[in-house]
Amino acid sequence: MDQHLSEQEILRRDKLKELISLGINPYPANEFKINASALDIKENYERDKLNYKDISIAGRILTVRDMGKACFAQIQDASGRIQIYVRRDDISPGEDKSLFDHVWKKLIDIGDIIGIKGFVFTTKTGEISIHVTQLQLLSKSLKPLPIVKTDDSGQSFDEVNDPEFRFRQRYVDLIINPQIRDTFRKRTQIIQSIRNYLNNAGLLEVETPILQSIPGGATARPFVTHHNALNIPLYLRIANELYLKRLIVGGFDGVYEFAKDFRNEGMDRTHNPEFTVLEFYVAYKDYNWMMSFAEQMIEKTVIDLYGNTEVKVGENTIDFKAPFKRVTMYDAIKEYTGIDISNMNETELRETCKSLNIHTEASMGKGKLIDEIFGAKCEGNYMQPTFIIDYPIEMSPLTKKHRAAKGLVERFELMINGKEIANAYSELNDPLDQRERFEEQLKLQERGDDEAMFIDHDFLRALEYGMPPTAGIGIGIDRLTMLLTNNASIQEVLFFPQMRPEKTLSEA
RNA sequence: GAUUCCGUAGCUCAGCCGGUAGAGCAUUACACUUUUAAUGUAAGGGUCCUGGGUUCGAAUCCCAGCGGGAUCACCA
Repeated sequence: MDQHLSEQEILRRDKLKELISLGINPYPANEFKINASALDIKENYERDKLNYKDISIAGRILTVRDMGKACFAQIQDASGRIQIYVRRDDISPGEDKSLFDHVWKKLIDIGDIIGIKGFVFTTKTGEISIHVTQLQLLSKSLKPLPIVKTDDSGQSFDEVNDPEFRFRQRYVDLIINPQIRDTFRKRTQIIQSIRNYLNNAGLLEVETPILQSIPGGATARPFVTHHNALNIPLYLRIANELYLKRLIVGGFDGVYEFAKDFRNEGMDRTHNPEFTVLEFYVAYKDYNWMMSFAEQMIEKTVIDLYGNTEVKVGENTIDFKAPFKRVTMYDAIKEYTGIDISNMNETELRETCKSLNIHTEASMGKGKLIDEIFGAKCEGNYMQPTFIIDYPIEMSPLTKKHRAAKGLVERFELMINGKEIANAYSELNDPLDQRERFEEQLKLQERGDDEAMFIDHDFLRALEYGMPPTAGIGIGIDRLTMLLTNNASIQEVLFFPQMRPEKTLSEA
């Protein structure tokens, strides 16, 4: 590969060669035994000094302050950063000072990973540090690492904040912007809290197909791929709903899956082509039960994360204390427009949209028009967690008809910070009704709606065997994480958000 | 998809009316045995995103493309 190397890269390769010629393996194979972490030392040294007289720790060098016959450096391990003190006569006690003068000072760079042994002490200026007695290079770094410095007041200098750099080279982002690691630890913690909650409630974690011959369970454009041996097209799933409901038919009373779903649609700060959705289904329950269950689960997740129910998101403080407010969609629209649409037909709804300056299309049916009004006038107002309940039937082909109100279904969405976080309903388990709903979708498809659902005949067959009444929900894990970590962009909560391929790299 | 802003050293950024590029950090060399963005002195480092055009001359002006961000539309 013909690489264009910078001055600093050439220099580091030269250093690598010299290390090898000195008999130092820059990438040793041996295990380096560690008995402490940066965080452990900082938290426990002061009250347990005897236990930190002989420690072994490894990490990446981030800064070096050279004082002549001694150096201060900062290393970073998984737990954080700690200062090390390297003195010439301690790591090179004999006549031969080359380990300090040459190897440490000339051949080891910022970005290298080293293992050290030594003892913990507190410097004159009060910083807990490691006095190094032995030092081993564990991995030589060939690329210069951007240096982000922070002063006492917390102000940082040369912070790498170019999103392209950070997302394409997330590994560098994670090294130099340690607060980024925190977001991802929280993401994992959120998922763990939810998993524990669902396990404690007796639900079974399952896995269902990602490659599907009929992409179902949502209205969205799928990615298509091809299976060579079967010679058939396969789709990456847009949802796992229909498979989880098949498992309810099969006799599991509660199932859940943290699912990677894929949608071949636009990308922006709340959409990535692959994303994570938690879906779960519980037999013999309805959407009222699901609201209580979900709000308690989310409240518990927030408490696990922060110790209380309040989270600061942008300018707002959101309180996740259950129970959440419940508002019907008609009441929401009445509240924010003053208009009662509950008895309107399609023409009247279209007129209402016009009077509210909402753009409509001829293809929009009654349900879609209502949804447009809600989206334009109401959605953004719900900062605190609020269940919007009872949706028009046209938008909800997998949802059971409302037990009391005609033209509505038993569905709710959870709105937080003006955005939808969860979508749930009493699942439609009447196979004949479900078949009619699919056929309605087919008509939409024939009218040119490329997002309308396909008819899944096997799913209908499953329903014909009988599915218990079931409550189901889907929760956007990426968006929940964005909320709970106060990030406005989905790219900030995905390690590797989708990017266009880097031309310069592939052609190099 | 539409609009708009941005792309200069490893990183963060200057660069005016068009005259062949600068700073800080990083790097290299020297000094310094408890420093805190360590400091001081000196040095090296550039496909100014790519390709065209205008011009005696383009990082700068114009056009097209590539990449990224933001806003809007659609969606979760």
